[in-house]
Amino acid sequence: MKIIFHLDMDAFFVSVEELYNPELKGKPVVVGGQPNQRGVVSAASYAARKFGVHSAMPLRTAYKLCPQAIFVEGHPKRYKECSEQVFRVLRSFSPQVEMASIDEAYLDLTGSERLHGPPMLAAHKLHEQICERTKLNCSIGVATSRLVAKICSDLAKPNGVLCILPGEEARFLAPLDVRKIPGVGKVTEKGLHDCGIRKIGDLARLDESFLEQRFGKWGLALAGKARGLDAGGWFDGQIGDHDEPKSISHETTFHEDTRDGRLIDATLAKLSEMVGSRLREHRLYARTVQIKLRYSDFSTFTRSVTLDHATQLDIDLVEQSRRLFHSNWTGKAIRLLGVHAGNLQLEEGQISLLEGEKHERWKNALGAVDRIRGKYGSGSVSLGSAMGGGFRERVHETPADLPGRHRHPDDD
DNA sequence: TCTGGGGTCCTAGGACCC
DNA sequence: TCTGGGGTCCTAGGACCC
Repeated sequence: MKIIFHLDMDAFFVSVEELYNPELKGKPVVVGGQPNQRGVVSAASYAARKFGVHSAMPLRTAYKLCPQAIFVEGHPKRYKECSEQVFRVLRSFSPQVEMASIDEAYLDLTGSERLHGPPMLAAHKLHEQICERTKLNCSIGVATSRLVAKICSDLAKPNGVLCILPGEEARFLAPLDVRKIPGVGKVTEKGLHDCGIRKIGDLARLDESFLEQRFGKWGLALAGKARGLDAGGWFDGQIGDHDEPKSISHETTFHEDTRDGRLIDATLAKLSEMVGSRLREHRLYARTVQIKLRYSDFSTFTRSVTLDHATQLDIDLVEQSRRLFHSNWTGKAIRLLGVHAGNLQLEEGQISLLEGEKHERWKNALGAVDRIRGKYGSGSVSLGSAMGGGFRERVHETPADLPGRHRHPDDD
């Protein structure tokens, strides 16, 4: 019998902001940006939630609901640091830890009773330690599967611990809305409602074959989930084998929609450089380059190309993303641009001798660029391609005379 | 309600091969 | 040249999560 913990930080981004600015405590706070900006709420304090503000809501809407809220920009670096601190506490507790996102983690505490005592006691011990060492609140769910542990931590919020004993899973789940099942969103919920299924208990009573027929592979997994099992999908597998990312992407929404070709080219270059930099950080090579574009009417398209040889070089990403863009752009105003690297692998594969030399020089140059970025922040150096836009010739310059842009280290 | 950014997984059609 | 059945790869889109 497994013992799984799911730990979820409470209002994580808001709580971190409060650490840096204690005056925010207890007030309605919205993290995500200013209310006149294009964007959505990343996190809302409990005081703001009382007004109906919640994450993923447009900032403008949040402002209408709660004009007295304090709107603050997000600080990804701070969140990452706090997340790492949480991870260290968890690691000191159990070797089998898996960060599921920046603010939640699974722990496998199976067979740890001699060290930590009964699960409920262990959970409270962990809760205390997190609070003491990070000054942040969290909630913990304890159960025999990831699925039930996750649902528990959700119900334990804020700042609580909830444990479901072995054998009690089905009874615990039965009265809950199907929406509580991770993976059941708006669409699946509607599909289930259409079949008259509202509670997890309704789902558990159904025939597996009916669900499979109606919802495919996902339906089969749902049947297991309704019974509290980590059936199918993301939930399978051991806790703790943290693997490499499967894709790396960056995207940006313009403050105002644009048809400015130079701005578009510059943006694609900038996004490509960000993607390339992270590929090299992970020592990964991408075989597929994908761009994403969104027009003013919010219609969204992706176009991708798979290369013969995997790459981690900015020039390749810039070239491919620009090519994809210009052979698909309708000329309408653009709202969003994205560059995505997929099909990631550990090696680049064979490279022709002729290409090899140019390749080597670029590799060395980018290594230097990354080191400077590491020291002074991501905005400190940029290849010329990101600056003016449309400078295709420049992209092909040898690295010896790379045009660099230098900024003060404090710029970020 | 005028809708971010970073991910994962799944589906489905077509190409291509045996 | 009235035609099957798999398997795999590529591409595009979509649901969902935080």
